[in-house]
Amino acid sequence: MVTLAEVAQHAGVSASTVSYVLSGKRSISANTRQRVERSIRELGYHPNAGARALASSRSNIIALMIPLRTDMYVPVMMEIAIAVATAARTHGHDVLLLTGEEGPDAVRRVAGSGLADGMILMDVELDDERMPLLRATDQPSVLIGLPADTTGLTCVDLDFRATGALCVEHLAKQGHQDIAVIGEAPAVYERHTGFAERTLDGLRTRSRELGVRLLHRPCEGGYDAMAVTLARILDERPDTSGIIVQNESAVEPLLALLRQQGRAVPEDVSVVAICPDQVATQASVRLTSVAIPAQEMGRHAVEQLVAKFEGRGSDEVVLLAPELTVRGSTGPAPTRP
Amino acid sequence: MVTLAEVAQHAGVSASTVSYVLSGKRSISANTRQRVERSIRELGYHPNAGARALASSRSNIIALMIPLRTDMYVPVMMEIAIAVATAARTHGHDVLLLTGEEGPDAVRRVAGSGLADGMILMDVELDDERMPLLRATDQPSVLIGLPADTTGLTCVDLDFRATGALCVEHLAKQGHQDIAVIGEAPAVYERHTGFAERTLDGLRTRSRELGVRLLHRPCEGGYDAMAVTLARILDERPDTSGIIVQNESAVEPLLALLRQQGRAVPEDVSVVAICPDQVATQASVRLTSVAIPAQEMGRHAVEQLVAKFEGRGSDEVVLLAPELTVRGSTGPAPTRP
DNA sequence: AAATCGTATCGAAGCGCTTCGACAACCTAT
DNA sequence: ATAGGTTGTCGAAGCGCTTCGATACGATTT
Repeated sequence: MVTLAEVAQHAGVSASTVSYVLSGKRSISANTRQRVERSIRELGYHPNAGARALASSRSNIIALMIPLRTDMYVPVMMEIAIAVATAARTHGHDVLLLTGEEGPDAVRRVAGSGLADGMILMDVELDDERMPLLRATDQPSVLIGLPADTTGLTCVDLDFRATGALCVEHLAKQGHQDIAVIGEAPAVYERHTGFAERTLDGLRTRSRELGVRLLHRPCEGGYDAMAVTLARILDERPDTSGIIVQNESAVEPLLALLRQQGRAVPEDVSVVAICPDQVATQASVRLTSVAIPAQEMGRHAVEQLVAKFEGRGSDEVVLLAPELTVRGSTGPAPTRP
Repeated sequence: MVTLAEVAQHAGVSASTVSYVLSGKRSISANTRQRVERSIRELGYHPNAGARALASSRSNIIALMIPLRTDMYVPVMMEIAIAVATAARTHGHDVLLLTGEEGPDAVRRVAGSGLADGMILMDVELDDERMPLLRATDQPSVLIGLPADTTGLTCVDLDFRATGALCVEHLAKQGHQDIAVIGEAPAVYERHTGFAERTLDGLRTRSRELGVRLLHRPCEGGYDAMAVTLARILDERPDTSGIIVQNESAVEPLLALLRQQGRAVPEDVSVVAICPDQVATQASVRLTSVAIPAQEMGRHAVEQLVAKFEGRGSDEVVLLAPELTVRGSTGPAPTRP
């Protein structure tokens, strides 16, 4: 393994000079710089990560804590993770993958060991046990998702409240008066996951303002659960003409069931989904949807964190504005006979 | 930040003693050990990762290289990634997430900098440009997936050849004579991804042995592409009574189309899927399927790698045996009129 | 001509840990 | 009682890098 000292010797300069060429923290004559750079190339030198971390107390690593659960929104998480990794690289950082399994201990471990310079947490719950720790340590961090109390924290998320409102507006504008919301699995609401509750809040508030009726039902994924949920909804509100789905694994079953029951989309029923674009475009009907801007969230989180490393950056909550893309699954409400 | 030296002082011993308590590499009296452990707890000491890596030249980090593409098998990748992270922790390692973006450079960077003790590569292509590098460096590595030439490499994968054979057998045993295979997107085959080709090989070989007719068609995901593909298949081989799908995003469209055309599953057509269990059980028909053992693959890869760290472990190819789970989507072939 | 300054380089200290050899202190076998 | 083994602990060297003065030297100003 090639060391700094070897490069220095090869280039006929001192070790510190090589270090300064690498970091650019002091001016180096063009001549020397070129000699050093040539030696680095010829010897195939790579700085030793451990030594660098020790001497500079900066590891150039960002820890990313993803949930252990693989029951929900997996492609979105993956997309965020990849966006984080990609963005981190452009800032000269690598990404350490932590699963939620360790819970708060992981925060302690990473902060304590100097393994990472900062961390990004996904799947934040409203009352998350990691928050007190995060506030206590001086380890910079950014959350993807929103806890109940955001004081002293930096967060990035889709504005789910606005998302809910946007969906209702879109349907109401087309004359729909009875709207059903098919949500995530009951467990998600029981866990008080922030995004689910905030969406619901947005949906309810806006529908109240617009004077449309709203019925919300959680739903496990899959065909069978969907059949039961849909039957109950149509039983309670036979005039339902608009459906908003916020549950990836309920989308296709819903469409299949509607088709089976002879309800045409969008002629008889309009459907709006809150889901990744991929799901919306690959469904059996191209769905009008609000996408989860995974890429943007990941990139944003990294940039906030890097800003903190450099002393700029502040504790703020960034809510990304939702965008509704109209595709083929929504249209005017049918006129009642 | 608490250091080893501070712990030593607090416990009234030397720094090296604390180190030996931590590593267990020399015997320590029960008395001293307890005093030290108590100090560690009271001071909230965490060893500094950089210093440790520098002194021991072991970072306790495993690099995991995942593909950048998010167009295929995302949940499986995620599951593997999580399994790797979890397994790594049980062996005292953390996981560094590398995207395929950097390609071979990432291998050089990680090996050169001592950032990780070894690496696990996913999404290996048959003729992968990273392989020569991997063979050249002394950085231990394990592949998830199989390149064309496996000499000098350690690989873990599902036995896709056996998987193909198993699917054909299952259908043939029930009397199906005309079997169609709906595969991955054409791009996957053009890229010469190992698993796709090996599956196909297993399918073809076994169907020849059993004397059944086999028709293979690649297929983009989604409803529209599936409609075209299915129409072509039924046009060419109207007697097709068994279908094998190896394409997650084609599963649900296929079922929807069959239903729409009045072909009952499994009465008229039997369907076998090669996909994660989650997809098979959540589909509108519970699918007979061969699962991708993501957890097991991840765990296995980590264990092979850790074995290499410790000097045991060898270059071998581990092919996990496929298991076919019979659910509701397969039955006897219909008797021809 | 001396004083001042900026630029380019070097030497040395030190980051927090592991590990090796040394050395007491004690226990056994002669 | 002495040689030889254990067992438990310590001190010091060093891992490869960053970074802080210090220094040397040419360019500028007084």
